[in-house]
Order: sequence, then structure tokens, then C-alpha cells
Amino acid sequence: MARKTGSHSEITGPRIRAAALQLFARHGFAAVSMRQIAGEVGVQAGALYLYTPDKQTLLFDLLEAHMVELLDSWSKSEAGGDPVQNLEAFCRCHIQFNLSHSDSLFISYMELRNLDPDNFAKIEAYRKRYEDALEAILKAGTEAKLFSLPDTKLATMAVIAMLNGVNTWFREGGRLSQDRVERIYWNMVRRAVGAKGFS
Amino acid sequence: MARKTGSHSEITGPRIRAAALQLFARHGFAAVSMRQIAGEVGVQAGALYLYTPDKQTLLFDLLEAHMVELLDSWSKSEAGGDPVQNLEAFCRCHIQFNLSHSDSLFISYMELRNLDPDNFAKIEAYRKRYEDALEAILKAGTEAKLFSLPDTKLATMAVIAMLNGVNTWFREGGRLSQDRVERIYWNMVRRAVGAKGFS
DNA sequence: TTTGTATCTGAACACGCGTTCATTTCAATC
DNA sequence: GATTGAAATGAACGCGTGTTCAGATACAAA
Repeated sequence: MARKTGSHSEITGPRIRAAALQLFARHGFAAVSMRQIAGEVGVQAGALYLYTPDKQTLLFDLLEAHMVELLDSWSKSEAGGDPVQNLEAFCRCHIQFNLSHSDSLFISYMELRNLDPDNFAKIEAYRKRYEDALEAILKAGTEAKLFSLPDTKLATMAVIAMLNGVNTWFREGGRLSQDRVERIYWNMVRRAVGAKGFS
Repeated sequence: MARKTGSHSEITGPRIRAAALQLFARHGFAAVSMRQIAGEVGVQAGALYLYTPDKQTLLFDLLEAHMVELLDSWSKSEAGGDPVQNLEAFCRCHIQFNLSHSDSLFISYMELRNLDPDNFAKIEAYRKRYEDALEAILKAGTEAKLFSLPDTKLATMAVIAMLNGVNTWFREGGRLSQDRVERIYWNMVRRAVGAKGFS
């Protein structure tokens, strides 16, 4: 069946990951059984082991894919403009990515503790790279006197936490359009970092 | 043994809740067994059922206690000053409470999905009361032209998310004192809401 | 000393877990 | 039509789960 890699269906594998993602997000890693995942895919539990060595690796693969996609998404959006423009791009990219990957986002914050130490360290390294990307923008802006921040590391955490919060309440078709939400959050961030020419 | 209520030890009950709190925070509700909790207390699993009807109720009691304490903490800190003072008090109270109840905070965000619908609704009602307290401050400030906010509901969520973020990285004895962190976050919040006389 | 009661044990119940593996299915290739 | 080999089954493994409960224990009151 497999045409290129020489092993495993190229259809069932992704379906398993999609089902696992949704179920882990909904009920939590520990509360979801391999039989439930298999049931969602329409297969027996044993078949899952043709695609993943174990449940732990399945979780890790989902988290790693999320972080890789996130970093990839930012590297494509990176405008290369001045710090203010870069910060706006970062905020919008972050909100957009998170809202279109809400299950992965949820898991990547909630299920870290279910990773064994090695896997945890790998995911943390990705996360650090992402945070560093934001901090670089804030540092550049602070040095150029465009922002007013006593501590860029702390501001980095504050901005990410604030933007992540959107996912806890935003629902498409609700009171505010996504673009409007992005604009309002960007204005709050812009003020929080003390961007000049804006009060 | 019980002297006042006529049932249950007044020592073992709290010890069970403390052990459950710590274990749930560390490993997650679904991943912790009643036997583990009992082991932590130095008792057999069956004994837990003298203090809680089941595992689900044990979780609910922890979450409810957290929300009650949180609301209580704010009602005691409420200064009754102008919106700017109230907002500062809210930010400081929130950070202080969360840092001194980090396990409860963690659980109360992570384990909501493990509550059955009735219990979930009750906790959400507490949470709404708390959010409303913050939104009332933001509304009052906006109407008094002290803040500049296009949407107080959205600002409420943004502020809470930002403040909650402190718990993900702050460690006592680290680079910054808690008071310094409170001050920096308060300044970011103050600017994010567009407080006058401050850029 | 006897009684009463709050506390706890330890075994048991039915069930679901992650994982393994010999066996079956079945489309593609020769 | 026979052969191949990946894909999937379904039963089995040992173990841990939440919960129950009859019985043991400890201790205050009578």
C-alpha cells in the first residue's frame, strides 16, 4: 500500500494523530485510552502500534509537530521591519496561529507534565526559541528607545500569556471578528510595552 | 475522636485534601489514583471514603475552596479608592494570591474538564463573579475617562491572562523579588488599559 | 469492665488499561 | 492463479483502577 516510504499507510497515520489530538485536548492525555483513539479512527487498538511505538511517543509527536509549525509560521511572517512593525506582526501571527490550532495549543500547555524528562526537554527547547524570537524584538525596540521596558524577559512572558488568553474565550461567529480582536490586543500590547507615539 | 461535628477526623480530612491538591497539580487528576493519595497520607485507600464520597467530589471540593478563597481574598483587599487604585490593588492581590496558591491555581485551570457538568457550572459561576469584579473596575475607569479601552470585557480577559502567566515562570529566590514583579506587571497593566498621566 | 462509636484495614469486585503477537485479510505483483 | 507482504484483527497478558464492606482496632463514656 505504501508507495514512497516503504512502510505504513499514509492515510491512517495522520488520522490517528488527528483523533489523538482531538481526544487529548478534550479529555486529557491520561484520561484517553488507546482503544478510544482506535475507535475514533475505526480500527482496533493493536493497529495503532503500526504507527507509533507507544502512547507517550504519540503525545510527543503531536507536541513537537505543534512547536515546529509554530516556529515555521513565525519565520514566514517575520516582516523584517522596525521593532514596532515586527511586534505587531508577532502578535497577529501568534493569535492567528493559535486560533487555527487550538487543540494543539491546549495540549502543548496542559500535557507537558505527561512527557518523560527527555521529551520534555526537547519541547522546552522549542518553546525557548519561540520566546527568544519575541524577546529579540522587545530588546531591539528598547535599545532603539521605541519601547519603554524595565525587563524584556518579563515583558516577553507577559505578552505571550496575554495573547494565549485569547484562546480561552474567543469563538468564531461571536461578538467580535477575529481581525478586530487582533487589533484590540495589538493596541493593548503596544501600550503595555510603552511604544512611543501612542498613549 | 471527632469532638464537634460528630463525624470524621478534623486532622485526616485536611491532610487528604492537601495530598490530593499536590498530587493533582503535579500529575493531573486522571493520572493520580486514590491509592496514591492514601499512601501520601499514610492510610489505606478505603479510608478516604470516610471523608469524600468519591474522587470527583474530592476534585470539586478543591476547586470550590480555591474559588471561595480567591473571592474572599479580593473582598478583603478591595480598597474602595478610585479606579486606578482599585486596579493596582486587584493586580497585586491577584499575583499575591496566585503565587501563594500555585497548586490550586494550576488545578483550577487544568482540571475543569474533569468536572461533571453540574460541578463545572458551579465553578464557572465563581469564575465569572471574579472576572466581573475586574470588569467593574475597568468600566468605572473607562466611564471616568481614566482608562482608554475599546472593550472592557476583552481587557478583563487580557489582564487576567497576563497576570496568571506570572505563575508559569516566577520562582521565589529568583532574579526578581515578588514585589518588583508586582510593580512591573502593574505598570504594564496600567499602560495596557491606557491609564491617563502615564505613558 | 463493658459498651458504643469513630476510624481504619485489607481483601474483594468488576472493569479498563497499554501493549504484544499469532493469525487473517486482501490488493498489488509476478 | 499463485505469491507476497503490509495492514489489521482479536484474543490474551499482567496490572492498576475506583469503590465497597465485613471485620479489626482504638479509645471515650458509662
